Amino acid sequence: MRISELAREAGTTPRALRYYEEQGLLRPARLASGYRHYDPQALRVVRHIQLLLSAGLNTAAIAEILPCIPDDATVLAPTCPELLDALAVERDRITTSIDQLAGARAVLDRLIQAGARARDQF
Amino acid sequence: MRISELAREAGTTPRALRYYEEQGLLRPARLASGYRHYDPQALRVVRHIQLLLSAGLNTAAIAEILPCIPDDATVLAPTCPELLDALAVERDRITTSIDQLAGARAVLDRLIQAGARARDQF
DNA sequence: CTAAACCTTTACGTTGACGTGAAGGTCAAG
DNA sequence: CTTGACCTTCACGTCAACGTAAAGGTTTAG
Repeated sequence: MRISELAREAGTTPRALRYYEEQGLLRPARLASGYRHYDPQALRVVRHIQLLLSAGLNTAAIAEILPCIPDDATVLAPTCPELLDALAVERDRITTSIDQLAGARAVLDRLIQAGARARDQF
Repeated sequence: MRISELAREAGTTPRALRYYEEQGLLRPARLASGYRHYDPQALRVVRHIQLLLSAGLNTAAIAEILPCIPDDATVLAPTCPELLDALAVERDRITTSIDQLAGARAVLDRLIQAGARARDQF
């Protein structure tokens, strides 16, 4: 598949896919014309990239982690045990983020509750 | 208290506090010298700002919400019921973020589990 | 054969929350 | 009365993940 089709299926843009490639996250083949050619696996990879980006990982961290994620649900790549610490660091960072978000949501919830009470009272 | 002391207690920098003021989030008094003077309440306000920023709210959204947060645990400011919808939008956005983070953490956890198994096996 | 709709690289622009000087006024200790 | 540690207001720099435009080659439908 070509870049626009992959972008459409992944809900993103060609620009983003080229950027991921520039950061070493994707390695599409090239046609004789110079056009990028993506195999179907690429969609899963892009979804993983999006998920990890949304979790606050930067492209450098994703570049380390990505090769450890199995395409076919078999096993980890052999070099990945060495990354266990880095993975744990990122996981803990995510947990901290979740806790902060939960705290902020609690603040908003209290405001919403108070607002609803004030509204119902009049 | 002056700006550096407040910054220290809040774990931030004078620059950030000036930035918050520039965005309308803080209104410190001024001494005759021109120095900013913060009352003790300001620390609570700054902590709320930090919490909401860490939740992904921008300063414009915080500027709307902040006057609704009571300093002394009494009640909401009178204009705040009008903001109920905006508050709900932000809360839902936070919930979405939490879900995404949880998804990414699940991916990392699976990798960590697999890595640990691979390590224990050899 | 041509026009629309793709694709390529190059390169500058955007956004938000600050960091980082620069140039100068203020304050407390010795 | 001076030195060092504060403070002030500009004002430009940073960073990441793209957006956007320019200038040009490729493919496909009619």
